[in-house]
Amino acid sequence: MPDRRPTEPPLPTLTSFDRACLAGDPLDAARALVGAYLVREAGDDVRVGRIVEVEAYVGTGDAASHARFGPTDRNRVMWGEPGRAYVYLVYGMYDCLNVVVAPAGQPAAVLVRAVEPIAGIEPMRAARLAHAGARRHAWTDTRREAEAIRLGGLDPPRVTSGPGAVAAAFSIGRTDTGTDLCAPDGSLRLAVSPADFPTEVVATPRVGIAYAAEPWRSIAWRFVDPMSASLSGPAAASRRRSRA
DNA sequence: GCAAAGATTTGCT
DNA sequence: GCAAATCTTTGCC
Repeated sequence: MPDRRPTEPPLPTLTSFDRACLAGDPLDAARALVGAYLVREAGDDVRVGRIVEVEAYVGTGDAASHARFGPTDRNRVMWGEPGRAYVYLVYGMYDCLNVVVAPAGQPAAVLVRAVEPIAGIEPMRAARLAHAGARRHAWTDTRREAEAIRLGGLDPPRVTSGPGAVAAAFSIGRTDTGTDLCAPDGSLRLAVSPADFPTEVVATPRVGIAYAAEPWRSIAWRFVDPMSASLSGPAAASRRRSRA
């Protein structure tokens, strides 16, 4: 029986995320976010993840972007200041965190698809369990216990591999839309570790947008750290299977 | 006012 | 490997 209790290494020194890195070209902003950190801090509950997978959604012309409908009550924040959060509900169940990028007036956002847990893995598991409970109809004690066991058995990199999983693990919901993620002491914020070795970034097509016309469907606007064990999606899943 | 589909995850065949 | 779960938003009547 492996001991899964968190003997977590000391946190790297984190500093606030420079809004200027998000205010220029959206694809540059997306690359800058890979290797940066996502922090959720509330008292003793400190959860930190290193961002390893993002996607850029750029402008009203991008046939995969929510901005393609023009500004609506849901997506209006995409037209606002860079560095704010845009959280939307997908498939009726999962919230997804985006970082608004590009100068105000230009609608663009970067979807955070996966992070690597750095600190707070147990509160992340607990938050995922709470999210599952809140969203399930037939949520009996038996079902809850089974889900707790399943989540407890997940390797840490798998607890936050996928946009819905990231939002659940960091207790992010649509009410977080508009939060300034560059505020140095916000409860939910971005950060960087100046001591980190630069992250290798690989570009691939975006996931889950088969409905979009070309060239948007195939354009390589998904950016990943290829060394990460937390990557989401079918490609990563098949790689994991073949390695096993 | 109603029908349809979605930037997903999980379970079961 | 496929389909369910679940509900908001959009689009069309």
